[in-house]
Amino acid sequence: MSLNAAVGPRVTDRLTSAGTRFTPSRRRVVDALLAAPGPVTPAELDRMLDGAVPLSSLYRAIAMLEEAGVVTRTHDPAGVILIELSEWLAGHHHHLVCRSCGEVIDVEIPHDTEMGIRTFIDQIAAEAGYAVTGHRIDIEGTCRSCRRA
Amino acid sequence: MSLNAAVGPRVTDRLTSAGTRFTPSRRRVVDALLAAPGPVTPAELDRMLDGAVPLSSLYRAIAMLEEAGVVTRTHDPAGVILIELSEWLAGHHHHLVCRSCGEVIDVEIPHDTEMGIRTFIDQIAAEAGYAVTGHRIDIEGTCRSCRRA
DNA sequence: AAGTGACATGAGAATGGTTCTCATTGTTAG
DNA sequence: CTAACAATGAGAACCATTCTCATGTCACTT
Repeated sequence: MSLNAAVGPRVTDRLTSAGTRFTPSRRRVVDALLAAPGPVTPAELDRMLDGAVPLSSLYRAIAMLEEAGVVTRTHDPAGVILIELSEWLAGHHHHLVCRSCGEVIDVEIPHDTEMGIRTFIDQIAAEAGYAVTGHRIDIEGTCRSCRRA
Repeated sequence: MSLNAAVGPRVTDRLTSAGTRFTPSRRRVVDALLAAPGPVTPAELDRMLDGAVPLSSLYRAIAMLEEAGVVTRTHDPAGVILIELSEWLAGHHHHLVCRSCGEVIDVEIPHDTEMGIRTFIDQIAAEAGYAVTGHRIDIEGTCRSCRRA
């Protein structure tokens, strides 16, 4: 998959308001993330980009994109850094995580279920004095191929 | 809080079936985790234990306890390792995470809501060919004191 | 009670992913 | 065109975590 035409300008806007620009390296990173079925590690990004972006630049591109709100950093259960496009680009979704091989894929939840979840989340957070900014749901399990093995 | 009387024997059993034993260092780690209001980092554990367990031993104790299923390793949004007691000891719960200071506290969800969540989780996982082993819900927000600041 | 073997510990070295430094290159604005 | 500034790339630095190995401790046998 190549860089979706609708995404470019929106990312550019974000970076512009962050006082920076959408350079080739950053474009490559966003492009790779669009092509991925879920969050990826920096090492995987490096592989996907076939070393086109040196590690130091890759990490910096990730940091810049994160600061601009274009990508988000999460972690798999084993602690590996995972990068993915932010919700406003990738849509709200959750993760299915394989405990065995570490694979992470995006999944969506029915809208009404999502609404129900938000209701109790807001309640619980309010009780604790938290202002909610988001939520994550990770479904942990064993993927098809790991179950076979 | 000191080591709950009911916990000791159960942990001992677990470690025994893992072919190892509940040594003083490991006891200290479990004790500290019981005293914490949520998951803690190895560094925090070290502080809580006031250096009583050298870092290398601390990490090893954590690894052993994890292997025996006594503790679980997760991560805060910034990627820091967080250790907590496993569900069979701490009960099923979820996390309220402060995006600003990194604080993580345990929260419980109404039983019927939890049931509803499991239903769709099982569905989604089945579609993807995953065998579900658990799930995590992190509510992200800003805690009371960080909001003031 | 002493011996024995296996497991646990502690100090420090090694590792490796991530971040930092700095000289260089590229880009934008006047 | 050129001055100012941002981005890049190579490698060094950093630091949390893991590994190594010599030593200490425990449980079990006789």
